[in-house]
Amino acid sequence: MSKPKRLMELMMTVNRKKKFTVKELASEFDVSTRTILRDLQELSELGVPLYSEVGPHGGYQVLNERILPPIAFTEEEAVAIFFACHALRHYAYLPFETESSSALNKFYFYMSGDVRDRIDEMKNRIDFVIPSRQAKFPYLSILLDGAIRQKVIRIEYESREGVSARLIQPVGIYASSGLWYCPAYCFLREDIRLFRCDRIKSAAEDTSGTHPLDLRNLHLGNREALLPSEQEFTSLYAELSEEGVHRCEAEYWSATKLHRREDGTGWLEGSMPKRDIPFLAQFFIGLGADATVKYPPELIDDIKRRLTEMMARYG
Amino acid sequence: MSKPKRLMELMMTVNRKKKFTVKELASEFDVSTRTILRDLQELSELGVPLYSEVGPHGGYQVLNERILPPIAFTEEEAVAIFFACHALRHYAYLPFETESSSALNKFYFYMSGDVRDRIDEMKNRIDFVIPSRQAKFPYLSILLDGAIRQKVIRIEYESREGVSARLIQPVGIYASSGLWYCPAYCFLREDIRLFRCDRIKSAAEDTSGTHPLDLRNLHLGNREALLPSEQEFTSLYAELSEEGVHRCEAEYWSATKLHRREDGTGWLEGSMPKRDIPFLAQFFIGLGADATVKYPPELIDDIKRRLTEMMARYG
DNA sequence: TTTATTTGTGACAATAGTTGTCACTATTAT
DNA sequence: ATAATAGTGACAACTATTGTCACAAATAAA
Repeated sequence: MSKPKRLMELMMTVNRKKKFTVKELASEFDVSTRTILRDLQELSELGVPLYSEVGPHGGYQVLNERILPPIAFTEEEAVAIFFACHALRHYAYLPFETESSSALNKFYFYMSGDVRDRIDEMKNRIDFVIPSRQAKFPYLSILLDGAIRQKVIRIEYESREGVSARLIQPVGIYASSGLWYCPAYCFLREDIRLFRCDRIKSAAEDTSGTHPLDLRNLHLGNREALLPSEQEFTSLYAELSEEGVHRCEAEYWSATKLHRREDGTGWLEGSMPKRDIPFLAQFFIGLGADATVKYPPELIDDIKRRLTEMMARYG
Repeated sequence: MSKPKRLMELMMTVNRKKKFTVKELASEFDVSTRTILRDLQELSELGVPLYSEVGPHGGYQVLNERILPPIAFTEEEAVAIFFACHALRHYAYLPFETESSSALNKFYFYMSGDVRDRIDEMKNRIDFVIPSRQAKFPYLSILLDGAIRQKVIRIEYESREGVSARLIQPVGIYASSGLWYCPAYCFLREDIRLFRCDRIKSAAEDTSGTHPLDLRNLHLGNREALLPSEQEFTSLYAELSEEGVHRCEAEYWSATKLHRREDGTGWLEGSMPKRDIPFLAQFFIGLGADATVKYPPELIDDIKRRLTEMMARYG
């Protein structure tokens, strides 16, 4: 085995093992321990964060900031990655912002000038529009870490009734229309609740000793399971024009209740929590002539009440 | 200079030059031509697409699929890139889809198992919600290429009046709320128009000889310049509640007209094209009690007309 | 057709880099 | 005190690389 190849594989091996000895690696690679010592010295000089301990039960460890073996990407691949990261630039407070930026700097350094020019030109030609928000989301990393490692987080949450302290265990975080949301198990309500991340005023790992639940089978993908469970439901049916179909397509809650006809029109049909009727009334009013609610009657009544109120307001 | 270092720099040099000779490189790197020949052979074996021509004015060229020198990323950088690409997975038809995917496969190959596990777990814990669209956008690459290289594109566009052929010169493409849009100079209307990409039924480079305009100073960033220029305007003023402010924040057209007060409420004020009054009427109806339009009178009249129609529809 | 310019190949002596062995040191837990 | 670990320097043996040389092949231009 050539030296360059051996160094590459050694890098992958040390990244994989938590702890290892020089003797063990020498045996595995069929070289002398002296050679392994030299190789590890060379990896160290290349920036691999190796740490050694002398004595029985000693050996080497890799500190947490591990480095991948060098990878040769095509320029097209680098451009693709550039634009993926570019697409997310509107999101402040992203958990990986620093790392993203340093990765792109590395690519930029190794690219020839004409590809750089091309990227700079493309920055002006393709964009992903995210609504610009004044809201701030400084605790995304903590929430994400809590979700991954099944941790209890103490937050201060601002709702209509004011700021209250809560213990939550996050399921995950997601961004929609420029805002971040965190579905989490709320120990106060003893149920899954959806938190808006800009309304979280502080967040820190809980130190009171509350035991986390096992939420491993609960994640962002099974979203129906995230809905609050104990509440009254009602049946909804609304006719939609073609434009109404398009607009309901874009709504998080309505996508699963949307049915289409061949001519492009469609209808919404399904169970909704009764407590959502105010939201639904305003939503269908916003759809105007593109939607007509057939039932439930409570919803139609609320729509009429709001229309009357608006008629009065505009004289 | 050590051989590995020389190979790295040689890779960057060949990527930069369009065409070069062995003699030129030997002089530049202060080695013999025989060594350069060997080095080029070795780069070739590493996958660098070199092409040579014998004879006067001969030499080497790199074919277009250039490869970057191997780059050593930290694992955190790789994770960040993974999630940038992950964020875009909802967008079908993206111009760089294949390249993105192959780049991620390279990362995945070199990562140790525990980081892979971590990424797989994170996939369930962080998400970027893009409205799911039934629409199709098969011509994004052509439009983007047209924008970058200032080309005229022949399209078939489906509007309310039916499908019509158009010659356009794209300014760029952008995604908003799951749909793609292409602002372009329209040779038929002799003005900048905004095209929805799912309504483009075909697109190909124009072969009729129409000369492209010089649109280099026009790009997605100076969006006000993209608005149609010859039309009637009217003054808009509307009071907003705190919630109304939040909802106008998310709107592409209203962000520049939004003013805030310290208590969180605000108002919209500014010039709007008269032809947008139907859209505005429905928009403010959708805001319900969170907005009150003060002027223009035509807008208030349209709002009242729509409210009356809806009252009649719901009995 | 000839000439000059380019890439290209193989061989080999000289040079540079790498490896394993050896002898020894230092640290640390048991 | 002992055993197990990392660590260092030196040197002969071995391997890889380099430059020189002689020659071959292809090609455009005069």
